[in-house]
Amino acid sequence: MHRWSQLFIPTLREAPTDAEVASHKLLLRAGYIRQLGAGLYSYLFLGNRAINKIVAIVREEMDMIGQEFYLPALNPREVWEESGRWAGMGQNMFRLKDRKGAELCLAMTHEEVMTTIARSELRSYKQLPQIWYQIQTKFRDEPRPKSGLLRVRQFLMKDAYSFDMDEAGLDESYAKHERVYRRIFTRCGLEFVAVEADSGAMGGSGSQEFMVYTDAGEDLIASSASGYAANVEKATSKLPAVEDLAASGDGLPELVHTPGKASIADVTAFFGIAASQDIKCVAFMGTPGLPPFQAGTSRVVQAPPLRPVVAFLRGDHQVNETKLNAVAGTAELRPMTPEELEIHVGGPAGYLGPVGVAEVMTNGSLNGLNSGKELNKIKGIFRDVPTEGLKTIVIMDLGLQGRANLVAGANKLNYHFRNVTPMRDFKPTLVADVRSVNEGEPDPIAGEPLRIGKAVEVGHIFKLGYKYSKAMGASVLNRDGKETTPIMGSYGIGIERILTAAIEQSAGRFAARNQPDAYALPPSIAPFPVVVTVTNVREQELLAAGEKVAQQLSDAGIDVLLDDRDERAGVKFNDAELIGTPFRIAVGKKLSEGKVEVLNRLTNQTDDIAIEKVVQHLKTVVSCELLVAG
RNA sequence: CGGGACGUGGCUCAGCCUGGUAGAGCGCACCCUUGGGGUGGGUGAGGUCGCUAGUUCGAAUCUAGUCGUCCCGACCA
Repeated sequence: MHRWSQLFIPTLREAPTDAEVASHKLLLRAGYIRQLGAGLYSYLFLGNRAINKIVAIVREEMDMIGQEFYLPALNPREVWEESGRWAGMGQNMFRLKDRKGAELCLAMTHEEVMTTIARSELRSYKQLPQIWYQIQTKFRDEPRPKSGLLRVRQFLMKDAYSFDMDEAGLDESYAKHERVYRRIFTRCGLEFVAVEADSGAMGGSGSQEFMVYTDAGEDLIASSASGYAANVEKATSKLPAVEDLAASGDGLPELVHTPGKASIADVTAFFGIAASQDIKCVAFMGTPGLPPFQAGTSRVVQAPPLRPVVAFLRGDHQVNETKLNAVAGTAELRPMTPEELEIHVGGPAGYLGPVGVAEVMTNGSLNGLNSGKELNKIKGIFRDVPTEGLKTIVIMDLGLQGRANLVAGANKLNYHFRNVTPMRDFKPTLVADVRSVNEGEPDPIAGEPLRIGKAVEVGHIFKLGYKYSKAMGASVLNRDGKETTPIMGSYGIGIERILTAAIEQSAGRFAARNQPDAYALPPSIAPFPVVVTVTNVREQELLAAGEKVAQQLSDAGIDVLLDDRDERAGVKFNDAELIGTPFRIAVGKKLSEGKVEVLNRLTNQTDDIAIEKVVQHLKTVVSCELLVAG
């Protein structure tokens, strides 16, 4: 049993101005955390207690499938050099030198260290599979720490790595993690959704993010009643059919004078058509593969030539750069300059279109950006790439497939074409899904309308493949005595994000009931699931009764905080709510009837309970809430 | 890294435009009061006005630089 009068719980009536999101304000006001610097927070008593409870749950569940390690946060350059990430991590990694001048970094994640261990210790297929995990502090030199504990430079992460003999084994390790993750987040009282995620340039065959819907989130996810859920970076939809326009004239592309009609809105108004009858063009210069190494660090890699990437979509659709990067094999896209538009697309902004771009693409004479080697690489990515002089990667979105008689820019100032029909009037390098889904579109499984919302990523499971084991030379002998590279998976959970998400989620619910700046934590992760508030400690009987109740609860294995401070009842009620405790027992007036008041803040229900039945009652409701959360 | 804002007791902020040696509320300490939703009253402590340089007789206030923090964007294994 803890006595509030002896603890350091510095609650604040007002939140510091720097705090913006609800969880940040509340964590500060409740005395959970204090800021030390940008993205650096000290966890005080309550904060640390909540974190420890989360860690305990994560550890308990992870121990069902894996083995916990403790690894150095300080890593020598060499191991990161081997995986290629010393350069690849760019400025996101903290780097330093020791007294001898040797270079080190503060690890952002532990693929390298784990793989080093695997490489030097694993010899035989008999030792596989392995699942190794750790719950440790990670460091990232975030370009922009923000939102309290949501995006920080030093944080706790549970990360796990699996080593398997083959893909079937990896599938199993991955599935184990998925099961355990669901248990973890459920036990932590989160309402979460597992979504398909972009596997990025890392390749890999599968990746799921565990997301919690909240406006404080930085990701957008699309989900529907059918159970479909995906990051918008990856989400698709079944588009309802669009009626094509009737062909005019001879049905072939017809040049139309459209002076000053440079925007979709202008063009559709001019032709009297819907935006879905129009072809939109977005043109980028893309950085191939990994981004060039940033200045300010020890090595500079020559920047590879930029790759022109042009996408055509339906006028009412938005390009999704993540998807575009994935299909174009680029890491980063920036809009083309007017000069670049002229060179790579062949027209001025506002009048760009697909007709004629094919010639640009296959004409080898315009510029020397694509080396032969570069070209081969691109051909490696695509099948059906024109064999000669590839210049511009032209991607047509799936939304244009099978359409006919569209309006599009003519690559000529103040002119558009009508009667443009894809595949007849132009041939893209590739047809792919490169657009973002919109709210309300039918999901790809059952056609239920998609809902798009902001969410926080609390966990990520990822089939890594052979990237690290191969780069770092890990291998074991298989049944036939042949050297085999183990296949890996990596699985992360942001510990603080669980706390943050729980608060955001709850604060959102309270706000919906017109109680701003209020929240209640799930009992499983609350620093104290129960607070016993003695309304007036100067009345000996009240204090004695409060102590007795608290002691009994404590004896029953419930973490209880006795508020024995000589403060006014109102102050203590407010503080109990501020620290997010889900159950409050008020020992006061009703003691004369032998009763205390039990408030369940999750349901907002108050019960007067006979004092001798309090423990039993609490045990019931607490476990009930845990089950409900489950 | 681009754009914006802010740095004045522990917290929230005023004062700055129009230079003249710093204020309020909350919090804190003590006394009285009150005692189921931040009670009322009194007394008091606490600030080299982020830092550095400059202008000036004189700088919280004007100028330049610098550091820090937050927000939007970019970025985010």
